[in-house]
Amino acid sequence: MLREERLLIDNKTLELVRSYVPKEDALSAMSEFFSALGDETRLKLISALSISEMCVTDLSMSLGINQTTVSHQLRNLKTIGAVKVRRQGKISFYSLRDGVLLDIMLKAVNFVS
Amino acid sequence: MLREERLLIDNKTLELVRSYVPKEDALSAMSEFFSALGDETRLKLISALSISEMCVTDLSMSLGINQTTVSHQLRNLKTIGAVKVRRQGKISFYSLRDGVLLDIMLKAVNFVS
DNA sequence: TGTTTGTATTAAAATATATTCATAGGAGGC
DNA sequence: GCCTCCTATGAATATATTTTAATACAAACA
Repeated sequence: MLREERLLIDNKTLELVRSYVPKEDALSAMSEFFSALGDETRLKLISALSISEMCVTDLSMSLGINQTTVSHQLRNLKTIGAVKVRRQGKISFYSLRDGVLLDIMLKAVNFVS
Repeated sequence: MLREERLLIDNKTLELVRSYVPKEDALSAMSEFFSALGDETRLKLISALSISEMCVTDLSMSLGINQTTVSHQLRNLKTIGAVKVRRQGKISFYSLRDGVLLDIMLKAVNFVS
């Protein structure tokens, strides 16, 4: 245990804090998720994909982002389950996997503005 | 304009994408916001502060995080407006500035699990 | 006044991240 | 088969971030 005598908060609060703070697994999943949203390029990609499924080249050209960068960042978004891919011949069509993302982005917009 | 003949998406979609993707200001505010949540230490701090207002030392001891680190990260959280400080003598009491943060974290938890 | 306590700041080191170039690989068209 | 187009990968560079130790500063208190 801790030298709790030093703390200003009482033991009950301390217990609450300790039990409420997410465990390592949840923590790392959450921070990975938020980190994925914490990048302008990826936010652009998500915004674009919220309009329509799109292929890598279209994303690259319409957003003015280097194709390689788009490819790298789509992979990151795929890793956290934000987007999914549908391959058709040589073309990869990416789309959002879940509308909750937009929800969250909207809340963020409200928060920051 | 762009060599739109090359794109798979139609012009209407292209326009939509271009108008829907947030402008630089909003984009940087959002990515700054999400980046702030994209770190385990800061997520711990937010979680703890959702229970109760707390001072730096209590946060440091109850969470087992170096005092200097806590101080640095609280400053980051303050920068994005996630927390506020109330100074009383030599003690700084930090608290969450807005419940929306918890909302967003909850949605994130649902998303990643 | 001198000491202790709580917090913030600075500088340094370690680590992580984003972007780009070069290029590879696969699918289609000729 | 060869060439072109679309996408993905790897390596390198540039940049940012996190953490720590050292220390400064300010308040409380003996």
